[in-house]
Amino acid sequence: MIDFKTILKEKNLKATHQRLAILETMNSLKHVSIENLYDLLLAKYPTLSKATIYRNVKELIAIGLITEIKIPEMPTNYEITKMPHIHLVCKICNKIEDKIVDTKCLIDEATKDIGFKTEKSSISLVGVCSECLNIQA
Amino acid sequence: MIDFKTILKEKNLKATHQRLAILETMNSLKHVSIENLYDLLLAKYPTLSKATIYRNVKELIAIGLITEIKIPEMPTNYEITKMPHIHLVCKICNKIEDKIVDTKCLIDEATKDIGFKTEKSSISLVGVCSECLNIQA
DNA sequence: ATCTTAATTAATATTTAATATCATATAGAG
DNA sequence: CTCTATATGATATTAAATATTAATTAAGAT
Repeated sequence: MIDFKTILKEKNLKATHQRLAILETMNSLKHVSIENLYDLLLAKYPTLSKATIYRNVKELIAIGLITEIKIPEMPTNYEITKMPHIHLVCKICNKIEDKIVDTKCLIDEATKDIGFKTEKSSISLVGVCSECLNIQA
Repeated sequence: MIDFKTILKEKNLKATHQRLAILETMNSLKHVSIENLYDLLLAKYPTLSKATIYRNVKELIAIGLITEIKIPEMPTNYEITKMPHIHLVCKICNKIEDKIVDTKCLIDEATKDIGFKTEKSSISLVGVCSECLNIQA
């Protein structure tokens, strides 16, 4: 249970119902698109405006509380920023799974000779998850 | 010098000037956005329609000739599909550099216990390139 | 070289995604 | 409870992407 109220306060952002709902939903579903969020939250807040979602998602990215996930040929998803991890994406069921992996070795190899200073990495593996492999077999 | 004419023929796509120009431009610039492409090609083909670019980029992705590059907080770029590689992205000058790196180790570690079958990976490292590091220093 | 035709283009319309504006509402400090 | 700066909802606007269609063109056949 992350205390989003306190985090928002530290960043001088008001803890509005809409803002908290966006964060709670994202936290429980792990990965959501703008459309996902809107559809889900509209049930709870019938007057919710899509502009509010866009506006807040942008602000929350700016303060680093949420992170954009961009994967080729998929809509942009968002997640609560947490320990660095990579994404395993199933091209059949579109499920996205988090995986914590040591990336130091790869980053060192990629940047050793060229003086590039890596600040963050964005890694996704696209393929077929175990469930979909079983169904196909 | 890639023979795009022959490749298109094999895929039963006509080698139009516009299509070849998109491919040649992408091949020489390495990474381009739709806007880049449009601005550059408009000089050569004053009647070129942006719809033609969108249409062709989509088709050429579908046949695997070009690849979409999605990086957080940057416009989508495209490149000619070639040997698998990762992208080093400078957040100061926005330059994208290709780097061939062995990803097998990372992929094995990420998928060893869970039966995920990786088909392709999308890896980008965001940071500061050597040129921009020197300027800042 | 010319003819033929299926594919492709340019231009436009339409749809969808994202941002901006502004009057009203509300969180939260006092 | 009151006050005010911030945030929301509604709408307008802008930008990105796709669909439609008449006119054009690539490329195989003659």
